[in-house]
This record gives sequence, structure tokens and C-alpha cells, in this order.
Amino acid sequence: MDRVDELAEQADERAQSPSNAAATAPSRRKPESGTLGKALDVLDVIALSEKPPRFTDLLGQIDQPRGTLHRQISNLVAEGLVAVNPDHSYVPGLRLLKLAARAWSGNTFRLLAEPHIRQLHEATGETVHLGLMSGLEVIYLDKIESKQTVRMHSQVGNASPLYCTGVGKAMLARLPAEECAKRADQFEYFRHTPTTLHTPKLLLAEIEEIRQTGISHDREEHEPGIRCVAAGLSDDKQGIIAGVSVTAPAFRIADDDIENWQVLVLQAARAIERDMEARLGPRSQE
Amino acid sequence: MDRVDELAEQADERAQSPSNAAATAPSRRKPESGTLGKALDVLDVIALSEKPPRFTDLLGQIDQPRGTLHRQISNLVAEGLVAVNPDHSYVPGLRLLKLAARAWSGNTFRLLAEPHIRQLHEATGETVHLGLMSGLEVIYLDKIESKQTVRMHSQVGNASPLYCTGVGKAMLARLPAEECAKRADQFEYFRHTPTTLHTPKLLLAEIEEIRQTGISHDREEHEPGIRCVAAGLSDDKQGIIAGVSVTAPAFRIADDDIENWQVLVLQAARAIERDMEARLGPRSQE
DNA sequence: AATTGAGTTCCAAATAACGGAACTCTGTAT
DNA sequence: ATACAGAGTTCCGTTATTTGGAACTCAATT
Repeated sequence: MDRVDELAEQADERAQSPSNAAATAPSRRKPESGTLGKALDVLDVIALSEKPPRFTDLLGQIDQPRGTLHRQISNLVAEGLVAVNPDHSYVPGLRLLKLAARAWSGNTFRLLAEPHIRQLHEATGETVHLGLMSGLEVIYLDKIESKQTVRMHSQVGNASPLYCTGVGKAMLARLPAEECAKRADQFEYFRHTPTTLHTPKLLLAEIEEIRQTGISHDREEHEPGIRCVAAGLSDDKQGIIAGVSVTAPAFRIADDDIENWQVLVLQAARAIERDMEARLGPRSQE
Repeated sequence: MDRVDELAEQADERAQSPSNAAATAPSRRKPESGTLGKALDVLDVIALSEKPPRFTDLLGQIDQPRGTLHRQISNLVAEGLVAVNPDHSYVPGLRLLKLAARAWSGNTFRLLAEPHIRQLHEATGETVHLGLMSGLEVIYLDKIESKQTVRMHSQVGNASPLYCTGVGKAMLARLPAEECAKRADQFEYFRHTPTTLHTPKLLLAEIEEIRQTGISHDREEHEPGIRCVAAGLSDDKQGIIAGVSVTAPAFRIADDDIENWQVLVLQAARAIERDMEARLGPRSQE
């Protein structure tokens, strides 16, 4: 019943049917209530499609009568949330970028954490991420890229499952044990790589370890060849659970590096936590 | 009557009343029609506020009865477009980031242009932008940052006026003369710096020059100390008007650099145009 | 010329949004 | 302690928007 569930479900749908999803998938979409919700349903579908969908494609994926759907799309277009190509296919509109840009650059938590992850990047020379827990996913709020990374242009805003990412596991370890176990049961485990922790048991065992050390490792569990070292952080006052990580290709990493990074990542996480408390002390709103 | 106008107006409102706008400003906001539009009005206000507004702040800026506004906000929160802080202040929600991330990374034009601006960055070593024309503004679709830039963290998604930016002027020069003149009259000129072109006449004269050379200069017209060299590009088939630029602090720039960059920027723009046509040839939709 | 499929428009009926007023908190002054 | 004021929330009859089926247009095919 959670928004996150729904989005995860959509992602699955897409993963299972690489290309011609529109024609075959019999609309597994549960309609939301409220005018706004329905409009966002449509927007979601448009945003999540890899090829810009056309009217009929949408009609297949969204359980609405033609007339209704048409008006809903028209509204989205009128508001600038969706744009139409000359060939009548739909793409997400620029207004989204504008809104999100504001959301992002104004996010106080990100602003507060930024200097610390920047420093972490300078100390390690590798790609650094700042992630935030949102339901069963981690959403990347910021990243600083290592000099030359070919693949992966800006994860910012992207979401990944908690169970197979360094920051994700670090954040889970920050939850009360029961809550953590509850979530472990809710995941739909997918074995991204041979090392992915793909059962609640495996996951919870590792999280117990993370709780001891404060450090979490991603040993090519999400993408082959990619490892990372992460630490969690939280702030009860604001109800924030987040994490920072250093990521690098496995072949480039020496054991010395790992040990180094563990210290640095922990320092960064603690520094951010300290700043959060400090900021909340003097004046509560700003 | 344009969306862009409205947003520009909002920006003005903010610029004029730095801090306690909520209390004093008598809500210059014209309500949009349709449920969606009203919801987005609220979202806009939340996104554009510099401090997270509280319920009463919003009530002051949006001309709606308390009960109504409250429900509208509740809906936004339920949809994840807005989040509530513990102290009941509102911030834009993470769902926006997620939607925009998809919108951005899936944008075919951006993907197509990316290798070229990357190359431009490598050739110049300076910060490079890719901008798209949207109404009276340029929206930055991508940028690659020069090694150490302290200020300005990610312009991506941000909007600036056309008349005072390098890419903006370059794009205007791509319009038919009448259309260009029409827009020149629509701007609300603000003298950001002493060199800002602040009348239609000044602007049109410069644009005529840009039309000859294909190259546009920002001579600290938007921000003091910042100069840039830009070139416009367009594609009639898709109706896209865009531009690329190289930006750097004025003190660091030698005359040789400028001449160099002119050539490189033009090359990049032409290369992107060529790719667009090529992409549109083989198969029209993808 | 006829047929199909895609996209668009229309309007009575159903539904969701509206908005005024009443209510609940929480912190502050008496 | 008690009253007060301000912020935030809920309720419900009224009102306006959304709904969805059907009819219509346009372009490409047969």
C-alpha cells in the first residue's frame, strides 16, 4: 500500500518485459484515488517508459477510458509536466526539472552534508555518494564523481533497493532491530549479481555485523565490478536516516584503500551528524 | 498568459521581498484553473520558498480558504510531492527528484549532446553548459564542471532569462527576426550587472551581430566576473532550439582563449546538429 | 472508395473539491 | 491555575470538476 511499493512494482514490470511492454502487459496498475493521484499515475508511466509512449501505449498501461485519459494527459501538458513530440509521443516536461532543481538545491540536509562529502571525495579521490532512506529504497541526493567515470552519469535522484547497496545496508543497520527485520521481509529480492544478499536471513546477519563496526560493504552485490564502503547516519529530531559511501571499480581497490576509506567514511558520517545536531540547536527552523 | 510568464513573475516577487514576504505580500498570485493546476500552484510556492514555509505562510501567499488549502497540501503530501518537517514546515518531496531524474536521464536530446559537450569540456578545461530554450528562459539541461568551481553547484534544471546569458542570446539569434523582436519586447529587463543589455534595442543590435558570426558572448552581463562564449543550434524537425557554452571567471581568460573557444564551441554546436539530423533519418522514433 | 486505427471532442451523470464554521492543540499572558 | 490567542485540523452541505460512453475527424491501408 506504500508509494514505494508501487514504484518498485513498476520497476519490476519494466525489468521483466524489456521492450514491448505496452502491448502485452495487462495493466497491473492499481489506480490511485483523487484527481492528483490519477494525474501522477499517468506521469509516472510516461516518466518510467524508456521509449516515449504514444497515446495508445498509455491507454494500454493505464486503466482509464479513452476520453478520460486524453483529458488527463491534456492537463499534464497544459501544466508543463509533460511535453508532446511532433510524432505525438509524450515525454516528461521541463517543468519537472525546474521543480526538482529547486527541491534539490534547497534541500537543507544536502546543503549541510555537502562540504563533508566533498572533503571525503578529496581524501579518497573516488566517487562519493550521499543517500537518503525512503521506504524500501535509497535515493541518491548527491554525488561527487571521480575524475573520469565513463559509465553512470549522475545517479542523483535515482533510487536503488536498500538490500543490495552499501548505503542501503548501512542505513538499515540504523533502524531498530524489529523495524529492520520487518523491512527485510518486505523486499522483493533480486539477484543482481552472484554476491547479492538475496534472503532476509543473509541480509540480517550482515546487518548485525554492520551494527558492530558501523561500516557497510558492497562487495559487487549490485553491479559486477563495483565495490563500495559506506557508513550510516541518522538524526532522530528530524527523522532522517542517511548514508555516505565511497565507490570504485573492484580492480582498482587495494586492501589498504579499504581500511583507509573505512576511517574516512566514518569520520564524514559522524561530522554530518554533528552538524545536524548543531544546526538544530540554536534555531530550530531555517 | 504563459506559464513562463507566471514563473518569471514569481521570481520577481521573491527578488523584491527578500525575507518576510509571507506576511507583507498581498498574494499577487493568479489562481490556475483545474484541480491539477491549483495543486501545482501550491507546489510552486513551496518549491520557490527559500525557507520551508509553514501552513500559515502558505495561507498568506495562496488565495485559498484554510480548509481548502489544507486539503490540497495533504494531497500533495500523500502523493510524496511534498514532505512535512517535524516542525510542520513543508519542503518539496523526494518523488520530484525521482521523476525528474527519469526525465533527465531519458532525455534523448541530452543523451545525444552529451559526448559533444564532454569533448568540449576536455578541449577547454572549463565549465561547459548545454541549455534549451523554453519560453523566455534558458533551462540548463546539462553541464560539466571545471575541476574546482566553488560557487554554483549544479545549474542543471535551473532557468535564467534569455537576454542576459550567452546561450540565451545565441538561441535568440536562431529565431526568425520577427519572433526574436517579439520576445525582446516581452522581457522584463533587469540590470544584473553594469554590462547587462537592458533594452530591446541593445539586445537586438547584439543579436544581429551574433547572427553574422554564429558566436555569442556573455561579457559579465549576468554575473559580475563571469564571462562565456556560446553558440546556438536548432533542429526544425524536432522544434528544438538550444545552445552550448564555455564559461569561466573573467580574470582567468586570455584573448587567445576566447578565439580558441569560439572555434571549439561552434564545432560542438555543429556536431550536435549533425547528430540530430542523423538520428532522425534512419528511424524517426526512439 | 471503403476500412481500420489513432487521436479528439462532447455532454449528462457521478464524484471529488470547495469553503465556511466548528474544533483541537499548544504555547503565552493574566 | 485560567483565560487567551494563534496554528493546525476536521466536518459536511454546496458547488464545480471529473467521468466515461459515444460520436466524430483525420490519416494511413486495403
